[in-house]
This record gives sequence, C-alpha cells and structure tokens, in this order.
Amino acid sequence: MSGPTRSPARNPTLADVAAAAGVSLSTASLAFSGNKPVSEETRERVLAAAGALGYAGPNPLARNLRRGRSGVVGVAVGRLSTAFRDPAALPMLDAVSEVLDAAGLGLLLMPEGDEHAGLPLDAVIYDICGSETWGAYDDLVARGVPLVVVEGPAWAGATYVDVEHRRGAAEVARHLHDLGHRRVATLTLEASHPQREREAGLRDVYPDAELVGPCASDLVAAQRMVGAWWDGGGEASAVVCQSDVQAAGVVLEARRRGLDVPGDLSVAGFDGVATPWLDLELTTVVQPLAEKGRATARAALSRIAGEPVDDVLLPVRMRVGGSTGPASHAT
Amino acid sequence: MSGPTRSPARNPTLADVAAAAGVSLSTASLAFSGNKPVSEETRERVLAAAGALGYAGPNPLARNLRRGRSGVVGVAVGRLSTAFRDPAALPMLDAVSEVLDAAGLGLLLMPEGDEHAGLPLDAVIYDICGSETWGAYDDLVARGVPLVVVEGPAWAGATYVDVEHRRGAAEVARHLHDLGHRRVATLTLEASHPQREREAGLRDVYPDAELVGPCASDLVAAQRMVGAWWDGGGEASAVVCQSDVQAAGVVLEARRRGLDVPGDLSVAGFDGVATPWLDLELTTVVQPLAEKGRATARAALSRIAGEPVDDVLLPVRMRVGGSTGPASHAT
DNA sequence: CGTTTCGATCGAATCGATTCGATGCTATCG
DNA sequence: CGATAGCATCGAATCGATTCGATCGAAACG
Repeated sequence: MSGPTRSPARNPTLADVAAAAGVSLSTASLAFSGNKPVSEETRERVLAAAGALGYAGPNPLARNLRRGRSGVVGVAVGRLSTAFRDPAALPMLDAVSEVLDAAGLGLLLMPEGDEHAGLPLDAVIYDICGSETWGAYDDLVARGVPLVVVEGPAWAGATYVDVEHRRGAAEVARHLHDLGHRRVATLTLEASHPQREREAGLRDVYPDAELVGPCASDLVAAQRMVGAWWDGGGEASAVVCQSDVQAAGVVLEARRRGLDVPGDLSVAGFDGVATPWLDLELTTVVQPLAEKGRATARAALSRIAGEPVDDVLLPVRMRVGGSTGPASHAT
Repeated sequence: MSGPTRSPARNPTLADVAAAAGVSLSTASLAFSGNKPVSEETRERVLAAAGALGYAGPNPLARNLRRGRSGVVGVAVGRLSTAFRDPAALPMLDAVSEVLDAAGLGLLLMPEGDEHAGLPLDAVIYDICGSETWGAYDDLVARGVPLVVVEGPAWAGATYVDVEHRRGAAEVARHLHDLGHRRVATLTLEASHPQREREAGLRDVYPDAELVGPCASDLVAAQRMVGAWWDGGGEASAVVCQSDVQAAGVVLEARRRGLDVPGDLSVAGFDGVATPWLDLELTTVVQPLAEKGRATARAALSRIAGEPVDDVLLPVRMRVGGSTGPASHAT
C-alpha cells in the first residue's frame, strides 16, 4: 500500500472515482453525463467505484460554472407574508413553479429589500405590482440577466406579461351601468400599473367615479377603509374593488352596517379567486391566473435559451355573481 | 493597435479588468472583495477599468465553486398552492426568509415531486408535515447536505424543530373537560407526526374521543367532512380541530345547520392564526410561528457553518376564545 | 491486403474566480 | 545604520467538473 494521496476527510471527486475505476477523468465524466457513448463495462466500473467511494455524483457547483448556468430562476415578490396572503398570487406562482420544475430549474424567492446580489440567477421574474423601483434592477441589467416583468413598470430590456386590466374593469363598469348604477365609488390599490389601467377602464364608463381610497388587498384593511368612507358621508350604489379580497371586505362591512348586498349595494371585485367563507359569489373579473404563471415561466425559459420572446397580454372574462344587482331607487 | 485577444462578444472577466487596469488578477480580486487591503489608488483604477469594460462584478458561479457554497437553502414544501393556502405556513416561511436573507442566503422553493437533484443547496429545510417519505432524502444524505426537519418524520442525521403538539392538544382537551364536555369529536389531519402527537394529547383527556375523519386544513373540506359526519348521525358537544381553518369550517357548517357556537357546540382549533372573516375568536393553541421559522433558519445556518446544533422544541399557549363554552345539558 | 470509418478512451484546455506563500518596498525600532 | 515589521502586490495553485481534439484498435470497405 502506498500512502494515500487524498486526505480521507475530503469528499471524493470525480477524479478520485476515475482513478479508482482505472479510467480517465473525461471518461468518468462521460459515464455520469452520458453525453457521449461509453462502453457498458466501463460505465459499470465507474459507477461501482463511485459507490465504493461514496461519491454522490458530479458536484453541481462545478457543473454550473462550466455550463455558465445556475439552474435557478429568481422570483421577486414583495414581503412573503404579504405576497402570498393574496389568494390570487398562489395559482400564479404555482404555475410558474410547475413550468420551471419541468424544465429542471429551481425557483428562488426574492423578498423585497434584499438585493440578492451575488446569487447566480439564470433569469428573474418580477412580480411586485406595488413597487415600481427596484434596487437590483441595474445590477441585473449589467449582468445581462433576463428579466420578465409581470403587470409591472416598463423597464428597458424586460419581457412583459400583462393582463387586460382596462378591458376587464370597463366591462364590469358597463355591467353596473346597465344595472342602472349612476353613483359608483372605487377602492383602489397602491399606485401601480394594474391600478392605473383598471382605473382607466372604470373611468371609460364612469368618468366621475368617486374614490374611496387606496388600500392593500386585505380583508380587514378594505373593511376599515370603506367603513371610514361611509362614516365620512360617502355614498354610492356600487363599489368597485380591485381584488376579490377587498370586495369581500366591503361586503362584510356593508352587512355589518345593515346594508344588503346586492339589494342596497352592489360590490364588484377583481381576480376571480375562491372566497369559500363568503356565502355569495362575487361579481368579478376572472384572470387566467395559472396561464399567467405559465406564460411568465415560459417567457423566462425562452429568454434563458436566448430565443426572441414576445410580450404577452392575457385576456380576462367578467363573471357576474350575486354581489351585483339593479340599482335601488333609494340610493 | 494589436489585434484584440478577446472576442468582444464575450462578457468581460476579472482577468480582463485586471489587464485593463494594469494589475494582477489577484489584486483585482482583492479590490472587489476587500479580503485584503489594497491601496486606494489601485482600487479606483480597478473599479474604473471595470466600469469601462462593463464588468458587473465577480461571477457568482465561479465564486461559489471556489467557496464550495451556493448561498442557497432549499425549502421543501408540498405543492405550493396547498402549502401556502394554510395561513399558518406564511408567518413561518416569512421568518425563515428573513433570517436567511440577513445571512445573505437565498431561499429556493422545492415543490413536492421534483427531486431537484443537480441543484447546489447549502442546506435543506423539510417542512411538509403531510408526507413522511421523500425521494430526495438519500441523495441529500449522500451529498452531506445538512437537513432541518420541521415537525417531521425522524430521519437520521437531521436536525429537528418541533412544537409541543401534545401538550397543547391536552390543554385544550382539559379546557373542554372543565367546561363539562363529555362527548367530544375530533377532525384530524392526514397521518403525520403532528397529528399523532396532538391526538395523543387529546386522548390523554378523552380516551374515547370520536373521530370525524381525516381532512386537509381547508375550509371547504372541513365543512364537508363535518357535515357528512353529522348527516351520518354523529353527535358531540365539542369538536376539536387540528387547525384554525378547519375549525372555521366547522363553525360555518354548524351555523348553516342552525347550531349556535358556542351555545350548542364548542369548537377548538390549532395554530392561532387570524381569521378576520369570522366574527368570532377561536379557542385555539397558539404556536409561535415566527419563532418556529427563525429557529429553523438558525438551525440551518448553524449546520452550514458546521457547528453542533441542538434540536428545538417550541412551547405553545392555549388561547381561550369565543368558540368554546359550557356544555349544554341538551347534548 | 491496404485503407477508411467508427466507437471508445484519453490528455489538456477551460469555466472565472479566491487565496496561499513569496517578494519588494517603505517605515519603525534599538 | 542595520534589523524587523508591515503593507501592497504578484504568481501559481486550486475549486471540480465538461468538452474539444487527438489517438488507438477493430471492423467494414473496395
């Protein structure tokens, strides 16, 4: 026995395996990757040696450096608890994850605030509708990391996935107008691209729609906001919200005040998510959430592959539920 | 001008920057990392050269190979839409993310099913209470990737973070017993470590507690399950649930059938999450969700650092809300 | 029987940094 | 004034693979 060249503490490398199997480093690599034919006998010898040495396969870090890819796509969301509290975010992210998985890519969550510089990302998906500035943007551009923006601000070099916010909002507005509503108020989101588009859609029909106020897509926040508005003398026969969660909050607050929905008040939402704890199906604009996620992930994949990618605009569909009805003459 | 050595298409490397700045590769590296002192003048020359060449800083892939770290921690959750629909999951994951971010680590979501082999992970957090087998486990062990298991199955080599399920469940049971309840039924989760523990706690007080059935932590599923049980002649003065979402489902279904909570029926939950759409505060077992997340992330960090790590057992606290009351004589 | 082809294997270059040890140089000390 | 630090810089080794081009022997070809 000659003295061992390798410290036994160190993890075995492909070179160790190759040596143990009596083949060259390149052949051992081929035996694992299968990128070129290797005789059956050699492959078995290599795998046997690997097993004996406790070698678990090629080191991903080294592979990544060689390939120039990390196999990871970053997804910028807001603060996690905020981002995922919105039930509309889940089906979307779920679909993203599904498509990425199928392509063998991982999904890295990038909470707001952290710049995440120093992590090797093959592409980044920006899905924070709220914020329109982003510290990491310049760095990504400098590094040439493909960026896919979902319903977001216009940034140079990014691919866009968007939804027909304006058409959807206008359709709901028209529906309310057809029901005779003349005095309409709207609960908005923070200033953002979707908000601007939706408000434009609403004002296509109701140029004078009153503003209840900007509000997170949160049940309690919406309740408070509309409550305060009513307390302040606000009046409307219909309230148009920018999410179903907001709409549910308005319904709950209306009932708390003895108003019947839709008898005394019509309420419309946005997104088309399930609200099983509400005994009412909301009138809303149904977004193709899963398709949005898929389109987003596919765009990222194409950009990674270096293919040209078109921006995507997804259609919406109004769903008339039980939360809107004819305007009563009283209001 | 001598012919360029480098193809202009290629991204600049640190070597290019060093050459342009007229310093050695190692000095250029030091100028960026600051791991050793570099004269102010040299640093500026290097940074200027980097700017001129459009060099965005050291390639993370190369850095990672050198350090032997990827800077990414995997978090195994179930299917995303399922995992995050449970409101108890969010504060936990949020805290994990916060601690990892502070340490400069990224968080990679590992949905069930995908083995995610080939991704370089510095550690993995396993937070799927439902499933007790995991295809990726052997591979992680073989690679020596630290594993932190949250309320999960016992696996060799893993660090555990758990919660006093049994004590919490027993405390709720005792509370109900004190209120005079003698006929208690329980809605369970799928077979899992927390479920077994909690059921043991319940049976410490009510050995004969009746089983409504196993059920996902989902409002509608719980409603259906308990509804079917009542339809089948099930009777109880109190229903103990394994999550607040389940409990809310039971409350809703009870009311739908004209039962008053807590007048006719007491309902207890678990987790201690907010249910703002319920006009009732649930009696429940409050878990320190954020602390659970922090402890989990800290354990992962310590394991990555190679430090010895103790398992963690987190305390719970019963919160008596308006969903439980004295047993009525009728039932 | 000489030559071309093909499959298996190998050696060496490469991916893009970090870091150890050595070197030269200028202050500090006795 | 000579020895000793101490700082800035550099060259070379290293992390652990993948892959291009070359080599070699055997089979297929004219």
